[in-house]
Amino acid sequence: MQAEAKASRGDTARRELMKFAIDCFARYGYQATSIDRIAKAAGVTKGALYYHFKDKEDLLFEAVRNRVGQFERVVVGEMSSQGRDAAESLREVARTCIEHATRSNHRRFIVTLMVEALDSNERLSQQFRTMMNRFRQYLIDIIDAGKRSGRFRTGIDSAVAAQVYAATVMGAEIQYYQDPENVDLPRILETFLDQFIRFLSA
Amino acid sequence: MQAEAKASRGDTARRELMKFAIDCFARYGYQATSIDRIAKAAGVTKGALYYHFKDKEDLLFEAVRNRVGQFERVVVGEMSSQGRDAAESLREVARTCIEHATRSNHRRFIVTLMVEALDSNERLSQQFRTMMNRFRQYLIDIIDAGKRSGRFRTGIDSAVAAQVYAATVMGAEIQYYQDPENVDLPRILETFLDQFIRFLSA
Amino acid sequence: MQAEAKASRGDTARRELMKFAIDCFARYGYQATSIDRIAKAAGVTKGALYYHFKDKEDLLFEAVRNRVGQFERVVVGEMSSQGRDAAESLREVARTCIEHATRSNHRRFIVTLMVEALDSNERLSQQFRTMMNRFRQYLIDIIDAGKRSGRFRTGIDSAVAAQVYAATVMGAEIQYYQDPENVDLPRILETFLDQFIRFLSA
Amino acid sequence: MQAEAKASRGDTARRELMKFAIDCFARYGYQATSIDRIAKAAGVTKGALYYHFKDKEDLLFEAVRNRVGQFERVVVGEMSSQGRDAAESLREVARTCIEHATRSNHRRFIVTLMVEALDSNERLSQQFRTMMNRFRQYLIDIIDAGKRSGRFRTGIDSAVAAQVYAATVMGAEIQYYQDPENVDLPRILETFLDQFIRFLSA
DNA sequence: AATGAATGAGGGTTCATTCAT
DNA sequence: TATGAATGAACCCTCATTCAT
Repeated sequence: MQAEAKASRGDTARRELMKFAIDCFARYGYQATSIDRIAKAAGVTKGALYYHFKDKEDLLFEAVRNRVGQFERVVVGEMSSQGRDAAESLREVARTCIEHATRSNHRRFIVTLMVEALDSNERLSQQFRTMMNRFRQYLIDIIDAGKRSGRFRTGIDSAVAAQVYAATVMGAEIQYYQDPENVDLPRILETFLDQFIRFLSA
Repeated sequence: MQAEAKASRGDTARRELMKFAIDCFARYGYQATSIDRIAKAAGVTKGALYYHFKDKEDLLFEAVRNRVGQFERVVVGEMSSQGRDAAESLREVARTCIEHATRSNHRRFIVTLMVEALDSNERLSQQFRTMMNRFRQYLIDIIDAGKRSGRFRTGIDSAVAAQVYAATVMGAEIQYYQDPENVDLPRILETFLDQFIRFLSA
Repeated sequence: MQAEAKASRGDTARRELMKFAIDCFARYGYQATSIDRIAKAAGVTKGALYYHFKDKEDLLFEAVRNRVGQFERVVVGEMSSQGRDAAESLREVARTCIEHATRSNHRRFIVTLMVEALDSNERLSQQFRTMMNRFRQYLIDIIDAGKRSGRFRTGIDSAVAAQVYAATVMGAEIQYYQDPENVDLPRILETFLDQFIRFLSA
Repeated sequence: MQAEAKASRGDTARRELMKFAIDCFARYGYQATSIDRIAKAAGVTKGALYYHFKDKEDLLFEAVRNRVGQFERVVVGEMSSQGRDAAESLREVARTCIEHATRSNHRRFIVTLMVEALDSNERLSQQFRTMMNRFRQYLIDIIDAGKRSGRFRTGIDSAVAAQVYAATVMGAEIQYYQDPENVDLPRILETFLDQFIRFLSA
């Protein structure tokens, strides 16, 4: 409650600016987004951005933290609230990804910047590596739970399975970003999950 | 013969420069690669690059054409020479991707630039869209051949299956580029193919 | 009043920069004037110029507009205020040209850039064409008024006469710019006007 | 005769190159004409130009010398051959200027570069100053001859008259280069000469 | 809390010039 | 006699960043 009350006008403006920054980063990437572009999108001058953020990198980092955190909270939140079985959980995660890839720009922001950061920004890249590890661990946990519950067979390496899952989701998204009219993201992932769960089962 | 032998110093230098350009683009992306960086990597001055290429974009486009073309020729070449069955063909394509992702920088170059181009360079983006379409069509053809031969069942949409395949390969590669020490690319794709082929089969 | 007074530091600096730009352009022409040369003359960095002007061409165009406008306002202003006879008006215009050719760099700026623009910059060239037309029309009006008042004879084509006048003024200026110590601009134009007016008169 | 025979292929090529250089310089001026532009116009490579000329300035100087020399030879040649009276001589010079301004690019080349050189190239500017002096001296000689023959009155400063003449010719040309469709160069100069000669005469 | 003005480093590009062949 | 390849300086321009107000 305190925390909420403390969200003074300053914080509001800050969050507002970050929203515009994220929009730009998600669409054009880090390098192709100039401070001025963000400022113009937000209807302020560059100085305003420098009042709220130390520099461009700082703005990016905060944006990444914000988006990644939000995404992860949603994923975990939607899971923990129900006592679903493992297969259903895997489907639920995919649905969340689809949601965040099509209705918001959360996922696009993450995937785009992750690729751009690969060898260009070690610190950011590290952040993304950690994020991917958490994501895969999250999947491993689900799969392991499925194994324990007898839903999934045990002869499969959960870590590798998680990587396959993460791979397909990410690759499907990129195809979708590239050609949204001809790439049916939900259908790709649905098909994938059918085969993935069939593979894990029995 | 003369003509081939005459690919004299000029052409050699040009090809050499492009190799360095591709290395840089593959690692850092287009924007983060300055002309000067390429020149220094190649041990020449910027002027030399401008002697051989009209401008930075031209260099990029030639590089993309070169790399994409080479990759496609290899994929098609390795296939057509044998009368393999569909499942084996799918495995072979994956092996080629792995090869080009780990031993050369062909695939990384393609994937990195494809993501960067998404909303930054319409013309390049179009080029990549076309390339992806060709790749998926190639997969569709294999799958359809499998169906006709009775190897694969018919109740599956080949186009969607091709998208799943392309997705997993691309997503697996990105994870590998991000963390090559902890991501075992061959194993991911091997596992994926097991489940994919099992799924396509009766 | 406020509005006028508020032409604050920004506007002042802008005007100041343009003054230096005009000086350089007048002396060296457009191509031979680098942005850096202007910046150094003004004691600022190139960035300052780019803050105030979009690019070098923009700077040039504003400068031309400014100088041409100012010159024309002066010419028209000095005329309209008096009910002089036509001959005296023609002398007055010449005096103004001399003034602006020797005491300021207005005329030199115009003449230099006009010649440079001939085939190099279509848009600028058009601007100068229009300016010359306005100048000649202005002369035509004076001559026609002289005809109406009986001061000048009617057997002469005013348009051609105006072109002769414009030619001599411009050519005399160029000789003066080329060799100011040996070319006595006022005396050339004085002599010309004697003969020109004698010619126009009965 | 020897001289003609000695004009080996080398000299021919050299002259050929210079012709193209002059075309470019006349049209675009010195700065806007790159060595490459001339080379391309002549259908050779830049190296060929550097084989025949020391550098770009040298090329320009030779071109100027060539053009100025040719123009002066023509002017003098057409004069000396006849025992015309002074007035007719003045008209004849103007006709030659018109010829070289409309049918060849001799005059345009000279006038354009003269203005461009004003403060940009001291050595070239000196050359043009000398050329203008020779031209004016030539006119002075004609006028003085007219005085001696009683054709012209003596109360006029020949030097100033020559400057007026040179001014009008040059200024008329510039107007013509700027707007060849609406500026009737012959008519301007004809009108000017009528008044000029009337003025010089009793 | 934000603006306007300015800086300075770096990037893409052009171009005169050189030189081995 | 001329070419092809390359250099290096200079140029235009962008952009992250700073700072007085």
